[in-house]
Amino acid sequence: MDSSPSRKLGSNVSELTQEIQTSKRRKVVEKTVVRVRIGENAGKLKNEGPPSDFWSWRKYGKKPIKGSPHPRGYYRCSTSKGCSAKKQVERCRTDASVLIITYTSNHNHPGPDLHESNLNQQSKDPETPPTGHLDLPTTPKQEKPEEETEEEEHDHPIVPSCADENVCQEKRHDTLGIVLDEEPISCSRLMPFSAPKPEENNDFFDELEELPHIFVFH
DNA sequence: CGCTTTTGACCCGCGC
DNA sequence: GCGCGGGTCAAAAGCG
Repeated sequence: MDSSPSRKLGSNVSELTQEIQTSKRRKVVEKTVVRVRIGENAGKLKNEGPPSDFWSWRKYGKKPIKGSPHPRGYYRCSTSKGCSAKKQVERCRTDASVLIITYTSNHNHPGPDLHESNLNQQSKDPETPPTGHLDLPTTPKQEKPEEETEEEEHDHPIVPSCADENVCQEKRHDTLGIVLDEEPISCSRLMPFSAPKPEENNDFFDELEELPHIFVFH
């Protein structure tokens, strides 16, 4: 996880938030919420899909979410077997053009093609920080969120811009009460790209504890 | 042949 | 204590 949010996607990145949250199963989990506005690309690209990270994600579940017309997809990092990194991909309740990606846990292994990707990407996109881009259809299949794409096609209402704003605000409340529209935060600390060390996970938790203040500026 | 996706069922935590 | 909702697992099928 963590690597993708860090990258800047030009106009596509809408927000990224990191927080400690309670989840049903685990008491406290670190979650990085990335809001990606796929906008026009969404419709054009066959599958805008979740942002492509360097990691390979394997879908292991999908569930309809209560208040959301769109199902949520559950992905797990398949780059490394022992990797516990996960991510949830869902569409914004009212704005299908906004993808909400929640990264959970941390990669416990170095990125597979991290270097190459970075190099390539950087060479291509000077603007792109060491991570890559989101909705570019350059990555393999694992990034395509088949499910969402199909579903919204028939059920997502095109919300007016005003509604969109509401959505955004709603989302802000859902996440951390903050939103960084179009603003790629310096998340270097937020996302330890690849946690090379086993103990990194713990460190990451520690870091999370001080994360909130990073976003207090809203 | 191996990997990924799909789908249903099951399990667990939380709220009432 | 019960019900609801979310998250994960496991088996089957499809694809490269």
